[in-house]
Amino acid sequence: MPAAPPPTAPDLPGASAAKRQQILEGAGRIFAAHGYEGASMSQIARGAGVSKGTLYNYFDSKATLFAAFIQQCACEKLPRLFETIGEERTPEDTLVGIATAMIHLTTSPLSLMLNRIIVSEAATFPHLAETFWQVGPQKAIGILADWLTARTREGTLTVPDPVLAAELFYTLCQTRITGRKRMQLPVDSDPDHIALIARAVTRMFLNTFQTGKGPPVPEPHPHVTA
Amino acid sequence: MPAAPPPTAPDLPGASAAKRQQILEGAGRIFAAHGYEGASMSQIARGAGVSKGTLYNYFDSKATLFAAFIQQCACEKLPRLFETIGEERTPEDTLVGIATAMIHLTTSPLSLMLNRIIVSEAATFPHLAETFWQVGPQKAIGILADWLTARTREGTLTVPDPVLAAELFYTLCQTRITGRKRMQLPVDSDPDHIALIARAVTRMFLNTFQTGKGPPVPEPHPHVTA
Amino acid sequence: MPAAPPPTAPDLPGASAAKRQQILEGAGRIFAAHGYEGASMSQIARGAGVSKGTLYNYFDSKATLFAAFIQQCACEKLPRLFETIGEERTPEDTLVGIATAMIHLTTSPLSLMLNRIIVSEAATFPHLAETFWQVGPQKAIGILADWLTARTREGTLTVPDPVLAAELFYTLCQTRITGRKRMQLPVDSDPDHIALIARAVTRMFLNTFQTGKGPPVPEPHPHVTA
Amino acid sequence: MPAAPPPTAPDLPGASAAKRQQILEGAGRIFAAHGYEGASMSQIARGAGVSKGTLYNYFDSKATLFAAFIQQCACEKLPRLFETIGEERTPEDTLVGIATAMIHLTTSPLSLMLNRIIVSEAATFPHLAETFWQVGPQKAIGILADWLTARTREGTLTVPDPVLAAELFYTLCQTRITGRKRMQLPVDSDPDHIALIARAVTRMFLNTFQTGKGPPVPEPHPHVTA
DNA sequence: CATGAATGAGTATTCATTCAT
DNA sequence: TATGAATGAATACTCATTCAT
Repeated sequence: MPAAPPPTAPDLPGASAAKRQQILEGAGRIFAAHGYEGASMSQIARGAGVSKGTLYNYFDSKATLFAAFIQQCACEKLPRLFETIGEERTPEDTLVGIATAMIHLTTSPLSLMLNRIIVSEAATFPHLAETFWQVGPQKAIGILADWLTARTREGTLTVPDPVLAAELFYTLCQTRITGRKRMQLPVDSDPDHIALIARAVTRMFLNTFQTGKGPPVPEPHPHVTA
Repeated sequence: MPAAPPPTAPDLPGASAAKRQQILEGAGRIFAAHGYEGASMSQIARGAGVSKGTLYNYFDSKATLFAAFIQQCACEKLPRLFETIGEERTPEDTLVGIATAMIHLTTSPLSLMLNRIIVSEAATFPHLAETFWQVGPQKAIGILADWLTARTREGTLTVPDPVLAAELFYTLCQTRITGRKRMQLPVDSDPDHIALIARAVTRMFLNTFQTGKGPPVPEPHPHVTA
Repeated sequence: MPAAPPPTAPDLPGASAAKRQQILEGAGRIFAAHGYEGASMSQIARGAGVSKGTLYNYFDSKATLFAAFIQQCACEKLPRLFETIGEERTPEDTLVGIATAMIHLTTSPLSLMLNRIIVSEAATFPHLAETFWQVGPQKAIGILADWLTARTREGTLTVPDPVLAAELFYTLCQTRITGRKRMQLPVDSDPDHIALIARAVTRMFLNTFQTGKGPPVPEPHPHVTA
Repeated sequence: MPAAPPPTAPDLPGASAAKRQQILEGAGRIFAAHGYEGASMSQIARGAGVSKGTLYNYFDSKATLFAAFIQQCACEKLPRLFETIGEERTPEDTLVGIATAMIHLTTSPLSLMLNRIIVSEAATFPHLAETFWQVGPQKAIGILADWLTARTREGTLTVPDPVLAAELFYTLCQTRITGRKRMQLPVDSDPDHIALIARAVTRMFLNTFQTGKGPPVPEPHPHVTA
């Protein structure tokens, strides 16, 4: 029968994990606001409500802390955003829903921040970009490609290369709104405008991949660029 | 009859302009490699082969030097890249050419570096993003929109909102290769792959905007994602 | 009956207050020797036996450190010098005592240093001059004016404007010795010379303000200026 | 018959002396405004309308230039201020006139600036204080002492130690106004207030040194200190 | 395990001085 | 002689990291 651990030596991970999480959340706020270089460990310690020494008890260095933060964002927060993709009646309705969700996702503060940090720190932290891509875009593309494969099998759509098609759709969703938000340029991002883009994207996609479709329909009310 | 001044002799001190350029090029290398925050004025001085004092004789501050570097990149180097967009026999050939050029452009080291720096420093230097957008993507989109308008007038294409269409085309060109390069992820960027993307993009575009087109043609040889 | 807390243990971290004082003393030596602009934070750190970082843990900036140093000098060290002004038998003895103390005070290294720094930095730190004046000359003048008012009430002296009279007396005490020491000019400052000035000042003062005094007495042994 | 000097080699000192003067005047403005440490050679060059190189053709270093500026101020500008001391009908009128002139002098911007700079730089430039003292206060005291000696000889005044008496008078003139202006403290310096101080100073002086004078007269309208 | 004082190499920037033109 | 571009050491201040408590 093993001896109980001495009460002064908490090798049980409960308190430890909680504090680690507390630090990660504080660090996240600071990294999101100031980027990697712009965030100081003092700020982070203050923001997380711990001392600087404690920071170093949980993470070897600023880089380690940063990597852990990105990992956690990518692995825990991003995936939740994909759970909402459901099944609608028609492929068109489904794709419009996916496009709308994708635009909302890629223009969310969290996604914009992750994109910014990963783009700027990719050279310093190559592993982060890899991770982010796999749990973010790659996963979205995979889900969509699977759906396209299923539609192709049932004859609703005709998609010879579902992965490329999914990538085209994913990229198309960044038209205008996401692209400009990433550079912090002013752009109209209200639901109507997002819906307009989502419909345009879907139409373009279906005009290529819908089985036996007729002539393409022009968009009903053109929207002037800001 | 007085001799004309030699065209290569500027009326401002020649050494001054040359040294300014020398500094800008040195600074460019460092900024490109380390970003704005990560580059130090000492590094830049060493990289440009001048003293720190000289740096400040030519540029008031690090921010000024950085802005001058981005301005020069955006205003002098980027525009040259658009001069190659010529006119081919058919709209399809023209669009494939444009897509190919766009992919080459957006995956060039200069564009990737500018994109990275502007995405990461947009909050600190909002003006730079504006400038870059105007002389880069905005200009490309404008040229393409004008071309689409002309094709619509002559009846070759049917494009009700040429600006949105141009934006969709511009975004589509970032599929797979540009998107991954921006995160420094490994991706096949040889001419064959670029051509494949260019054709896929063009097909998708024409399936929507070509007047009286028949059924869309599926892509001939699928390409597996890395 | 609970034991009193040890008088040497302040409730704020002991090391903190001690180190703060250690820094202030080191800074004082450097500021006194080189003035505000002439003192560098590196010098001060070395002189105080701490690192530059520690300096900034205790004081936000050089200006803050400087202000704290002047404040401490003015508020803690200067006032002690006024406690010695006691009451002698006759007004003449009292005034000679005050004049002697005043000369000693204004020619003390601390006073000379404060005067020098405040005169040179008055434009940069207006608040310091105000503080110094209030806790130094202003206070001395006030005490003397009160004393003159009391003597006037009891009929010993006749001083219609005690504040102006006190200012005249205060200024007179700077004759020869203080005035020259402020410019670091060589001057005899041994007790005999100080006593000579104190008597001359007192005589001049009483010849104006003593009630019903007789003819003024010339000074007994003239002193040649250096 | 000597050959004319080549026009390109101006070894005649005319232009040289003029430029030297031009530099000194420009330097004076900057030194007066910013002090020794606060003035930069670039500022001075700009202010004097010459290049930095030229500065060093005329003065070995910043310290040399500074010393030359103080010398010139002390030797050329200060003495002019003493020429105004004339002879009035009575000793009282003369002394009031001298006191008034002295207060105006010591509160003039030039005097205040010189005093400030010399007090703050006395340790660095001991020679300057010596020079300034000799051509300024020392000279004034000497002139006054001579006048007091003459009055003593003719029996108008009784001044056993004219130099000490002159120093007392000189110091007295710094009461209130000069003392506070030196610390840039707010003080009423309009002519009425200066006249009040001049009369108080003179009365105090004559009460001690006037031959066979009667009881001292109190000041007519007391002035409340600011 | 938590703390935060201490560190010192690092940052952007200034400036007296030199020197080729 | 006059210039001003170039220099590099110095300045105030920051910050990731360590370590005694």
